[in-house]
Amino acid sequence: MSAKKQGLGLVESLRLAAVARRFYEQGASKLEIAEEFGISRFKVARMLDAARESGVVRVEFRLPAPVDLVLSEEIRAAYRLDRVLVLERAPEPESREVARRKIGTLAARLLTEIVTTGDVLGLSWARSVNAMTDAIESLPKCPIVQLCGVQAGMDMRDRSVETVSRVASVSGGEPYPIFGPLVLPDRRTTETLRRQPGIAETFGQFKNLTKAVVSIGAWKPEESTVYDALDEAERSAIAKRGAKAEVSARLFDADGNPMSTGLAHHVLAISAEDLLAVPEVIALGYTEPKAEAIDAVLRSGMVSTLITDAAAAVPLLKLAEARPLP
Amino acid sequence: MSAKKQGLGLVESLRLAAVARRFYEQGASKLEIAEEFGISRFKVARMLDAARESGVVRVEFRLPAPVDLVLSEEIRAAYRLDRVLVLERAPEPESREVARRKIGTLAARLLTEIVTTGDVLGLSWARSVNAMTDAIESLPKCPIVQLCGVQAGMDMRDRSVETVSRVASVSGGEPYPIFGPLVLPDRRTTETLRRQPGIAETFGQFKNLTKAVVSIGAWKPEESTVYDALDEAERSAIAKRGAKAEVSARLFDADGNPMSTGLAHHVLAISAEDLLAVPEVIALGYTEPKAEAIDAVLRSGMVSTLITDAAAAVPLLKLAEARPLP
DNA sequence: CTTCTCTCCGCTCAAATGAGCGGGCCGGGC
DNA sequence: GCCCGGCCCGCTCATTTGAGCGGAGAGAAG
Repeated sequence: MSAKKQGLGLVESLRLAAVARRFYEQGASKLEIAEEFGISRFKVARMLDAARESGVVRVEFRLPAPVDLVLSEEIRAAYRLDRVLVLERAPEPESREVARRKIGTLAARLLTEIVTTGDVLGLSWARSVNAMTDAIESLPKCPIVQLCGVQAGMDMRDRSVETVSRVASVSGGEPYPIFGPLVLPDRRTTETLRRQPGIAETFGQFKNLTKAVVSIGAWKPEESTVYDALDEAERSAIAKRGAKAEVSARLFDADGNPMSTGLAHHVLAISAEDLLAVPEVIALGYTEPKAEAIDAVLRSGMVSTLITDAAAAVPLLKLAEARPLP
Repeated sequence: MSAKKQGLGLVESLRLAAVARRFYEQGASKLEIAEEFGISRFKVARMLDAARESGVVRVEFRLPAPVDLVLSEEIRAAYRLDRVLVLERAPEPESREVARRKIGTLAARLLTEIVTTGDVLGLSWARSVNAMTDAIESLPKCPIVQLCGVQAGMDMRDRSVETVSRVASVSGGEPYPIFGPLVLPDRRTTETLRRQPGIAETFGQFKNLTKAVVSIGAWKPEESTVYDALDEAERSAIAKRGAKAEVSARLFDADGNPMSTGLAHHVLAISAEDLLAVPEVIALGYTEPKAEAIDAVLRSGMVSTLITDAAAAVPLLKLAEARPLP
């Protein structure tokens, strides 16, 4: 195929462009164009093909956000999701914080658009979700439910603990916060806390959730707040059982099956079951090391919308191709 | 119409883009897309319209030369020419010399493409035509015929007098030069020169011409080499008779009618009649002051291809609209 | 609560279109 | 010279598509 731009020559390019403009910009029918130019309609069709193949006409997509359309569509199709937003690869390598802010902004825009009055919105407590809440500028009035406790010691410079209240104040809806740690030392403490008035009320909302925003963690150091919060013994025990991903302190294996481990009993968080029942789950997961975890979570069928970056999307697609969904 | 890019929102834009990509890039039929997305084919059609109207998809034309497609097409249609090449307006205002070089380059590329062995190519002697010859890098073998004498005193820094020989040497064809001035003092001298062996031979080729490149001059100071070469009395006499344009020392009135004036008898140049009989005449005329002259020449029906610049094209279009061709 | 209007949707039918086919033209090899 | 293969063209027929229409649903006005 030597049909590069110049392969056609100036004269022919002009002719193609004239026809293409008539067709694409002015919406003329091929028959009409054929009559005007005194050629057959078949010739017009061939010219239009040639124009596109040779690059004389280009179709360009201009999204109102820096989203990689091709990757997004491929992942959406591969995992049969409702929506996928892949953040375009930045021209320069960028820090994790910058990437997180971009992902957060993208998620915030999406959320602002799809949430309506009547929704009950759940927010997982995670860095990327917090980045999203920072970027939310408006939101229809609806209850905001915290899906899991707060991981102390993470980075508390921002007002992360108040995330839910902040979003609720933007929205004008009722906040359901969880003032308590995500990971607790033992089952008893956990049970006790769950019965605390405020916390119990929040847990009571889990069945009503219509939308939720969660973050996907990989079962690796630095890639999951829960992983980082556990001691070495429990981390590796869980890893040995094949945990690949963590969402709101709930674990998934490589096939996306929810796992029941001891961890389940000493965290303050929505259950995997409740999470799976939420009609619209927006999952945030980005950077290359998370690809495997994202793959796992997508296979669970829990996620309806994925927001990721190109760095994660490329290996993710390979994983999807390697093990296509049945 | 408030349907600007953002008027649609991110979610809808993504959806439109996904459909549009499937249609424009992958060439899927609307029916097929409709089935995939679970919508009606009418919806797909409406979405594609919306995508184009909202600017989510843009069609872009990439010509292998800096040609303004819209102006070119409009002028082509208005004057019913075969081809029009309007040089794009430069981002910065540029000198006449730079513009001339660009026009020349454009003309050279066109000529290289459309000339074939078997053609007999005529070249008028003019600054822009010389600029073209400078830019010609290759040309099929064909006779090169000089259409008019050389205007001494113009700018002779380059090897303009040898233009025809140079082109002929690139082409490998026979040169038919005119070694003689364009404007002569009287009829007798002119007749004598025309009978000179070399010149007579060249004049003999005029009937065989299949293609010619000429420059359009306006009957104003600095806008025509012939105008500049005459004395004030003759200039104004001709102007009073309504001359608007000059091509190869032949004059045209505002309606494009060839004029017979005394000038005709003391120039060494192809006759208007012979020029009108050439099947393909490429006319070069640029800069705003020439618009009226270009209009006049195009009305003569002599020109098949016009090469101009945006500065001339815009007022030219106004002239075409003011007096549409019958 | 009713009614009106506006918008969105998908239907019908006629027109536009694409896939595939065979004929004619051109250049190269025998 | 003559044949052959490749290429470009425009035909037929089945499929796709667009224009215009009427119905359904939402929201506003009465």
